[in-house]
Amino acid sequence: MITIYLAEDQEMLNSALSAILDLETDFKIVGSATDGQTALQQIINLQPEIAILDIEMPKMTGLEVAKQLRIIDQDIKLIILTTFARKNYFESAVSNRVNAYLLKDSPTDVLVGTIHQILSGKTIYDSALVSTILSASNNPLTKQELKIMKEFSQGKSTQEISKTVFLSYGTVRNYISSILSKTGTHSRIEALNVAKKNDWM
Amino acid sequence: MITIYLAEDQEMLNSALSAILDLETDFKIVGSATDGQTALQQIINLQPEIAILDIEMPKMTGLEVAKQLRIIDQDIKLIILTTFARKNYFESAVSNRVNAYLLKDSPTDVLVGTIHQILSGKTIYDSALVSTILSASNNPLTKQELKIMKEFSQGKSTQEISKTVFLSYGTVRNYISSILSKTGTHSRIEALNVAKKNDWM
DNA sequence: ACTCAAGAGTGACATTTGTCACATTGATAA
DNA sequence: TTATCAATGTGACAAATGTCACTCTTGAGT
Repeated sequence: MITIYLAEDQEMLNSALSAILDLETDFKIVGSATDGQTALQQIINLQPEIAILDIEMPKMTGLEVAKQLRIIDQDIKLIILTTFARKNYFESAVSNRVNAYLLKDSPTDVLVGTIHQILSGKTIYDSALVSTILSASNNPLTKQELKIMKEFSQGKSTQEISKTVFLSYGTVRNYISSILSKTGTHSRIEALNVAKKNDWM
Repeated sequence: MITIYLAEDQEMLNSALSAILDLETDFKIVGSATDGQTALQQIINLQPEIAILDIEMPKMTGLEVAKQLRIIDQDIKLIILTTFARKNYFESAVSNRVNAYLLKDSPTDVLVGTIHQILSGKTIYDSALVSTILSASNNPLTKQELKIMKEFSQGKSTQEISKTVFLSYGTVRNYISSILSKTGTHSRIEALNVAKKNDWM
């Protein structure tokens, strides 16, 4: 019997998946949670063979849970199950050595198939995800530029930004000018839109 | 046997729910789709007693599907099933006389229960939703202000906005000034953040 | 050793933005 | 029947923003 733990904050999907997986003759759902913290604790206690983790959950993301679990348990099989084909998420997942990264845009039988596959040692990345990642344009913004962009995305003025990042007023303006030129825009709002579209934030 | 159609664009939830509902002895899933257009056509053809509609779907939203269905069929029971407790969505749903509005933050047995309840003539609104709606602050922005806000949310300059909405440069600036004062902010980006937080867009 | 990018800065300039005061019109609520 | 509000507009002012040109330092790569 393959023991599985499910961490998914959307109740409807959580309860539906629990039921579906439990119907499989060789699967046993040993527990489920709707937030990351509870999930982490219970997985440590229950020691399932497989943990299915959503990324965006309250209290702790699935990626953080994965990271913590990998520290104390090298063998547990981890499946990230998320809506988002985001480069950042995927990179973090890979560096935490998850065994599979699936999108919720796949039907349940793909999930069932994946569970069997990773048990035989394979690593599965959703193909739709991989093509999205490959076609994603690379972030041309430097660390500082990104930092400053995050500041003005909150609506801060140049003055306020210069204070919170400890840079001169002029320097901040130069960075913003550079951001605008790299995004091919002429205003902060446009730049933010471009950054969001390309997942640079 | 109660015939049910399911329109839900997230494959994982779609397939999981189809399976779960079909397990109920008195339910029969007669079809499902992952976009609104297909859903509308098939519902018209298949004439199920109940249609479960997600809101955010490709091609046509669940709310639009509901509207079209109500025009040609007064009797079909409609259930809106969505992630979002948004006032706009809810108001639109009510005006299209849906029989239930559920959040995906409820477990599957609530959905099953709801189906039975609406068949006996009841109308069900998720309680979490209702309290969210009641506590939602009312949009203080006028139509014009909203229109102009949508323009500058795309990053347009005052000049560009004045051209696309056929208003003088000065008038647009007055509207923006008024938006800033109503949102209690001093910049467009801040105003946008406030509007997003309060669901005024 | 040389080049290049990132980081930090100054100064100057033209525009854009945000703010105010004020005015007219039409609809609507008290 | 007044107010009040939305919609529209002008003019003027101060501050913020975006752009350029230039400088300097440091670290990484060729």
